[in-house]
This record gives sequence, C-alpha cells and structure tokens, in this order.
Amino acid sequence: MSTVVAERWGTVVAMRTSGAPESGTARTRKTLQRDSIARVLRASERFRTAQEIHAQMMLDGEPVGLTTIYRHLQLFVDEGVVHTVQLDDRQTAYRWCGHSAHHHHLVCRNCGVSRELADEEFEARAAVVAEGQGFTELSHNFEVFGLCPTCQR
Amino acid sequence: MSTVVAERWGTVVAMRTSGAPESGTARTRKTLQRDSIARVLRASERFRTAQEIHAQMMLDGEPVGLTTIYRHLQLFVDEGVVHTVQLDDRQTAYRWCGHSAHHHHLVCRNCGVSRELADEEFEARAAVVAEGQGFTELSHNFEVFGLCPTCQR
DNA sequence: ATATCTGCAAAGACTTTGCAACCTT
DNA sequence: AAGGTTGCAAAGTCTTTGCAGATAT
Repeated sequence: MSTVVAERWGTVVAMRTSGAPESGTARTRKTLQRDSIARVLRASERFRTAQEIHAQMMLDGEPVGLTTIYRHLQLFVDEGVVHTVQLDDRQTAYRWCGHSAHHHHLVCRNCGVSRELADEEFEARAAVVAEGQGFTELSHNFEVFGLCPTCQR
Repeated sequence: MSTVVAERWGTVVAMRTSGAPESGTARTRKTLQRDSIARVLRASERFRTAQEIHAQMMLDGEPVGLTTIYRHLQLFVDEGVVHTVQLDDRQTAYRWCGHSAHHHHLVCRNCGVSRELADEEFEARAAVVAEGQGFTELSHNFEVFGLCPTCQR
C-alpha cells in the first residue's frame, strides 16, 4: 500500500495516498488507539518523541502500547501528515502538520514548539547550488533551532 | 578540556582548542591509532560511519578497535576538524573538513561523496526568518542530498 | 614513572519484529 | 468470518562505558 524508498544517504519518500486503497488491498482501520494518537499529536504544535507521546498518553489515562505508537507514527509519516526531525541524541521527533506540502521547521530547542517555514528562496537556492555541482535528484534537510519567545524568559 | 553543551533540541557545541591545553591539563597523545584514523578520514571526501571506517581499516591491515574509532571521531568533532551528518537510519556519518568554519554539505546519497557548501545567503535568510518569529540563539542544520555526477551513470 | 590510550566485554537507549489474542469491517 | 491491529516479550543496532593491560611523554 505504501511505497517508501529509503536510501542510505538522504531519504526519498513516496507518499502514500491513504484514502485510495490500491487494487484489492486492505485499508487502514479506524481504531481507538489510532484516533488517540492522532488527537494527541494534533493537540500540540511541538515535535515530540514516540516515548514522550507514550508517557503523556499513559498519564492522560489513554494507555496505548509503545509499539502501537511507533507503528502509527510511521503510518502518519507515510501519509505525509506527520513530519519528523532527527534529534541529536539519535531519537526521532514527530509533529502533526496535517499536510504533505514541502516545508521546514523553526524549532525551540528548549520546549520543542515549532513553526512551519515555507521559503521558496531556500528551495531555489538549494537547487541552484547543487545543480551547479552536477548533482541531480536533489532533496534536502533543513531545520532551524532556537529559543522561542516563551523560553527566553 | 573540551566543553560540549548538548541540548535536547538542536546542539550548541563549544569548540575545543586542541593545540592549547588549559592550565595544567593533559594533552591528547599522539598514537598510531589516532594517526591511522585521521589518515583514513583525510583520504576521502566522503561521509563515512564509524562502522564503515572500522571495516575499511580492518581490510587495510590497520586493525583499530571500534571503540577507539568512536572516541577519536568525537575528539576530532570537538576540535572542529571533522563534521557530521545524521543519516536517516539513525547513524552518524563523519567527514574530515580540516577546519571549523561554518558550512554545509552537498552529499551524494549513493556513495557519500560530498562538497562543501558555504553560502552566506542561506545563513542570512535563516537568521531573518527565525528572528522574525521572535526566536533567538539560533543554529541550524542544512544538508543537500543528491546523486553525484559519477553515480548518475 | 605516570597519566593517557586501547580494546574487549557488557551495558544502554531507542526502535523493530514475532506472535497470539483481539477487534473492525 | 477474515484480516488488520494490539502489545508483551525478545531481538536488533548503533554507541557508550568499565576496566585491566599497553603505551606515549
């Protein structure tokens, strides 16, 4: 159903069109766990790790297995509605964006709050510089970290 | 000797001045292993993982423990002469740059070969966009991946 | 002579997989 | 009824740490 082409250096992800199941293939089922996870993600503009999401759900009285959380996060990422950031300590943080349009993030390194950054000039320059070196099939990572207004106090 | 301030979201690394030991502190010793690792890194313009470097050294008849490789890579990073990139599969890849001036990389996702990118406009735009949102103490990640001329064939 | 360096073994941390019971459709 | 879903336990990976013997200065 989903086609993810992950390569060693940089990743190329083919989005999966969640609503339109392929010929004779099963659909993703609607379950309490899936809904809970989506709700928690949508409720905050922060990047959270799977473990943090799990801990919060346990506290909130919505116990969902860590395994299930990892699985749905990956499904959401495949669908393009959740975006990720690699933390320095080798963890992956997830954030609900609700759409799969290409963009980047400005992330608070203290609390994880983030804003979306969609700057066409970045994209253009990245392409120009890379193509100037003869590289093709480009993709890129770009994240800005800083202290958000709230965490500056 | 080295001061590394690693925060959860994004990293702030205080360079360590390798040549000038602090008051009464010991210096890094010159050893065969350290030299071998540095030589291997300098010999290629690629980003390599610790495990790849280890494998190559074993094949090259320069057996050095994986532990030692990890330790020296970290020392080189602290000194600023080696830069890193986080791979999608959660590994860290290292590349000898020889200097600690701020820059980014254009990396071939097939073979890891890379070119340095030093584009002041990127830096400027990143700062402007982020400050416009009220964020301070900025830092950022930026890497472009693609297929190098050689790997396109 | 002594503090650092090496590297094996073991520990750590996050994430993935096997599998039997469970729940949507 | 059929097949996706759940979650515990176990496995997997990369990286770090403990420690005793080896080594650079």
